[in-house]
Amino acid sequence: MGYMTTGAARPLGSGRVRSTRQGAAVDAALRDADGFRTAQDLHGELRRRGETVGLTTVYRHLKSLADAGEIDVVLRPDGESQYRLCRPVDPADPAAGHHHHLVCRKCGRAVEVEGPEVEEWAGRVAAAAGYTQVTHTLEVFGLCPKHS
Amino acid sequence: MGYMTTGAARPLGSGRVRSTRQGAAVDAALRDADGFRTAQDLHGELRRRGETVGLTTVYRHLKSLADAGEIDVVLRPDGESQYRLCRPVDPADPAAGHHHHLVCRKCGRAVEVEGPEVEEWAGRVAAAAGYTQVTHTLEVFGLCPKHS
DNA sequence: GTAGCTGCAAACAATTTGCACACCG
DNA sequence: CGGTGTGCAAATTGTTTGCAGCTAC
Repeated sequence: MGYMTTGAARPLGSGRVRSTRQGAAVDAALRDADGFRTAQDLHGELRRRGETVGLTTVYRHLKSLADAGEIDVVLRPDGESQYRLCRPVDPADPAAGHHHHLVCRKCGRAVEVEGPEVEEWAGRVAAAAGYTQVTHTLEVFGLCPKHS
Repeated sequence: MGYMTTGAARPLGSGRVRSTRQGAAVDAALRDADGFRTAQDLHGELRRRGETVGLTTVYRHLKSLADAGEIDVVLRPDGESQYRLCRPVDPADPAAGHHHHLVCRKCGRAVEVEGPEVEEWAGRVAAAAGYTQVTHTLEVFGLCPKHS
């Protein structure tokens, strides 16, 4: 079975088998968003644009994009998930690596932040307590300059 | 070594007006738990003990205990909340203050961890990006020595 | 043509709330 | 008694799933 994957702008949805209007719409909404958005936000935005895409479909695309590692997911303190495109995979900068986010509570605008010292700290305290298979969640929230 | 707990314990529920069997049962379940537990866990444990306490009531007590700062709440990556009694206020180390948790994914056993460097890091990156009113969520998950 | 994709409704799971009744003080 | 506490059922919210019809390839 030959596969395709068009040759133009870096396509999202590497896990997708077919290309559909709805998938493209979700991609577009994610691209246009200047920060993290909830599934419902994206769905609302699409409706606003006149795109008819079911909420279910939005969730399904987000799920597969997340599984494919093409979007970042941040769990807000209230338990709701927000999504944002990962930074484009640049051939010159392949291994994107582990990072966290500084997210605006008002508009979702986010800055990717890295904290080697934090990763190290987490590993250290875990090791000191004898814990293994360690993972961590770390998100920073605040008000961006425009909303301060 | 020594397990003391269930004997003479500091009274919980500083916000409560009345003392009831259900409130005491929730307190007891929290005291006996050796780690973080979800509301449903606690409710199940109470039933197992033969205590009839409504799930609603468990939630209500957890809510008020959390508001009173008597229990810590950790949001798991799947969005469910887990609760655990705060460590007893140590007279020798009063200002317990801000801390995070290293939680076992299997049994909920947790170690309180502090990371001044992490707090500092968060403040630094936020300031660098011009973000204000900064807060952060940080939890470390792993397998405790008994479950590794 | 057919498997994947879509969308509506229904299912789900965690948590909250309305309301009548119970019972602590 | 009086009002807080309780509990059941129903409502909420975010997200997932069943399934029949649609459509990209």
